[in-house]
Amino acid sequence: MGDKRLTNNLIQELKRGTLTLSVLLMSGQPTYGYSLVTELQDAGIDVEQNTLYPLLRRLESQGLLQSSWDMGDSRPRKYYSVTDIGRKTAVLLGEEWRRINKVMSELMSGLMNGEERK
Amino acid sequence: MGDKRLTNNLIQELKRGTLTLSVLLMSGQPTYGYSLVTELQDAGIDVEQNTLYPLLRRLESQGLLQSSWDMGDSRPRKYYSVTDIGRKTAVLLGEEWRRINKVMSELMSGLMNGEERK
DNA sequence: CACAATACTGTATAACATACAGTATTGTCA
DNA sequence: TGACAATACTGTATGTTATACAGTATTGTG
Repeated sequence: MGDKRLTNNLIQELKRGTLTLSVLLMSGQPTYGYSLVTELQDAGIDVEQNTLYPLLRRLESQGLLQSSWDMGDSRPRKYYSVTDIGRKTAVLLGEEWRRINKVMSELMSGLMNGEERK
Repeated sequence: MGDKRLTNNLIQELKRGTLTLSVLLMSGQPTYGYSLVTELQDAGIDVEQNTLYPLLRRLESQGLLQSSWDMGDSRPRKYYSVTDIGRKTAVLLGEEWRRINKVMSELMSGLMNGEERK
């Protein structure tokens, strides 16, 4: 595996669950896929349609999101919004993220500063 | 899929790459698998042998770790230590982690406080 | 001596990101 | 008006990786 490919895979693994959490958080208000790509981009999260749409569908099948077609504007859009379970899950994931972040920060500041191993 | 199972999967995805980074950081000094399980546990990262050993082997096959058998003590141990590439990769992953964390923190503080959508 | 602790190997499975390949319709501009 | 871009979505296949499962062997302890 080439270096760049390996590095990309490792980075992807590092941020793997953050997209799910981001989407759940952003779906607190109804939103549609194409718009979500833009908002995520604005937030610093690069995601492509071919990743986002299967994710939306998966989260819906898992009961965390619900969808409805809106035919109002010039073109139809499928709006997604978070379910109660999805909202609760987002809160829980947020707490878990903070916990992980705390652990990693301590680990990184301890070891990258050359701290002694016990 | 049961709720608990789904939640566990989501959490696991959230922390998926952090184990790799943790192991790379802790392998700055030679360490063996069984001891690593303990140290990770102490650091707040629960991992089982059946997860860690395949990870160590994979990282070695990818050139990020190297290993050597030590027959010195009462029982043989396979020590792993980070390669140059592995060290560089850990630095890079650490920076990426900080970037991801920044993005997620802003996103979470913005949205979980009920901030308006643009 | 039986069992726990120490230390590791190997294979299969589940889950998910994303690559790939589309589809359809509206909007823009020459 | 027609070609192309933008908008918006569906569907399938592939690659990667955590971890479940099932061991193995040896030392240490009561």
